[in-house]
Amino acid sequence: MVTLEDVARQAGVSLATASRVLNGSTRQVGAALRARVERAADELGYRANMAAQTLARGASNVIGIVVHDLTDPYFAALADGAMRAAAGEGLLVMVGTTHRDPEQEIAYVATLNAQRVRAVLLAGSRVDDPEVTARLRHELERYRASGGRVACVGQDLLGVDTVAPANYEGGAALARSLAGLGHTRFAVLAGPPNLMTARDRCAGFAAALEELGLPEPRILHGPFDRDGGYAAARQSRDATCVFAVNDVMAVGALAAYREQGVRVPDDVSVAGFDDIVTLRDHVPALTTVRLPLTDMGALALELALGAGERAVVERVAGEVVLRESVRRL
Amino acid sequence: MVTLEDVARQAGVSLATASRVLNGSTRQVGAALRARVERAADELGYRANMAAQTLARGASNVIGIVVHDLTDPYFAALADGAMRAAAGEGLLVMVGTTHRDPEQEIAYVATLNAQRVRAVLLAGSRVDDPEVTARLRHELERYRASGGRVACVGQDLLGVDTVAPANYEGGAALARSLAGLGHTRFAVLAGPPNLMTARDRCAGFAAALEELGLPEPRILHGPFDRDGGYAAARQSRDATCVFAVNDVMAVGALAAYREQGVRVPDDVSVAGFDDIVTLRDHVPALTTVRLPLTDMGALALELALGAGERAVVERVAGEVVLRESVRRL
DNA sequence: ACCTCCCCGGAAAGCGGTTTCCCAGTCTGC
DNA sequence: GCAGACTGGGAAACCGCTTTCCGGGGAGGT
Repeated sequence: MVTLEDVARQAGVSLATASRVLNGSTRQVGAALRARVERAADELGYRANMAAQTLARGASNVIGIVVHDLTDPYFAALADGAMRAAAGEGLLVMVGTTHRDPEQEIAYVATLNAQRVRAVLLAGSRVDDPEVTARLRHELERYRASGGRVACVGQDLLGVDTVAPANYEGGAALARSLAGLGHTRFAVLAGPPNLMTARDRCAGFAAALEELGLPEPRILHGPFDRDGGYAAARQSRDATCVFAVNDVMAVGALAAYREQGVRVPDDVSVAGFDDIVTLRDHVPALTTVRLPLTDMGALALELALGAGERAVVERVAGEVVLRESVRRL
Repeated sequence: MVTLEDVARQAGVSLATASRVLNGSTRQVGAALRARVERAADELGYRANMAAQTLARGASNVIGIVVHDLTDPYFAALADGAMRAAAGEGLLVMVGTTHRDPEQEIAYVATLNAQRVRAVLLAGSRVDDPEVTARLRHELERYRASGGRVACVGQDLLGVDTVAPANYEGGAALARSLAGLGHTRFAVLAGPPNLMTARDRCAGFAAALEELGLPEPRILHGPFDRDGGYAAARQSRDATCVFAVNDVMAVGALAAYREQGVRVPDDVSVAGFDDIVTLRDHVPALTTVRLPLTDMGALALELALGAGERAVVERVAGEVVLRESVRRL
């Protein structure tokens, strides 16, 4: 393994000079020596040892991002946005997947702390469990105490920079749009009762309906994924319009209806939330609330890296997108 | 920032003892001291500095994985598999996305080398450009010379452990299945002419047709993504059956046909390759060649970490899955 | 000419761990 | 009762790089 010392020796200069030439510094180095060092480095195939650099500089050029599941296009889009932003800043990205296990999330924060990453991005809503949240918060504090920056998207952690999708407002806007098409009997495939994101979307939806004087929607709980939507859809029978609190669930619901011979949108209208790009060719095209996921990921990184006197909460609005999965009554 | 020295001082022991207690060692430490150290570490909130550890140990617990695009479910699945396997080994993962830029790929290898990651996984086929390939290979050699391990999946790099999907055979098997349904006039949405994966799938397909004495398929080149499939599909008019060399392209093709009022499978049959999970609810359900992507990702990690005397090529068979997007003629 | 200032090069002190080596004390076996 | 093996503890030498500090020499000012 070639070290800086090897390069310095080969070039006949000191370690300091070699370091200044190869790894940047405020100090100048004369053209002659500079050339000698560069040639030596090239000949030897020198690559700086980042571990040593990180140690010496006291700061790494790595950020961490923690998501539930990379194969979920929602998180993939978020991660992609954050990674593009990171690449723009010359940062490397360590990705951790928790598979929705809060313990894993805490463990990752600890690990990323140990790695002394510059920032940690936490993506994805979490379960509303005070004990677990407290432990996560404690771990984050520990990390921040040692100079780490944190931001989260779609989380619900006080005191942390946050990119907050307007879940409640999005749900409400969607409800108004659907009511505007003449729907009155609604069901909500509401996901897990204690998942904040799901709860907010559902609550906004219900509140808007109430405001319009419409009957309460039927709330059907279940998992937050495709199969959860699939299962919940089977119990939605009397509704003319079904709101799945995310697109992936909506796709599950569509599959369930298809199997049952229930036509969408003729027999029932279906709407989702997120506007997942991978699903844009789904048939029927899904009505949903568009979230700029890639931008949100990038924004989260910005927030984390930003000055950040006190915790900033950046609200991101969703936009209702009406497509063929709903019809006018 | 709490260091090991702080812990040692607080516990009233030497650095060596503290290290042995907290960060593992072959040596034993007496129960009394051990307890003191652990308590001190806990009170102080000590987290080992991985940069220092990596430097001292000369080996990191990080692997790198380089993909083209995380939002492409193909790569997401591969990455997910690799990350699960990595988590099982207690390894962290740095992910890099190249967005199909070979220069980026080379740059990432260099960066990951600098990070002294334990292994690098290269995912995704590359363009057949000798000059660029040579440079990548050179960078990989440099990395391996310093003890790094490399594996790739779906690549075409000699001398590197490889997880190789049976693209040619899969294409051929698919052709035989489709021919068995009575199709004779084929088109192939073949992707870029110099992309190895695309070429192999296409070649296998064409070869099988020739073997069966069927007319040559019409080869339509274009980008390897959804829009490439969409565009190419518009030129496939006389075929009764269209093979898109990956699922994402097939979805693009389906979208194009839908817009044109061409019914699938009544007017034209469509098949893809990969069997992307996110698309399983697509309508019509896509006939394809299933690849066990998650397992392939995990396998790649195993190969990279494995003993690896000489380069192993692990062939992974695809399985034809007939679904409603094709019909019997 | 003389002094100051600036510029560039090198020596060396860290950064936070791991691990080798040495040492004192305790167990064994005879 | 004593040599020899073993045990657990600590001092200190690294790991590879950054950066402070110091010094020598040339340029510029008076």
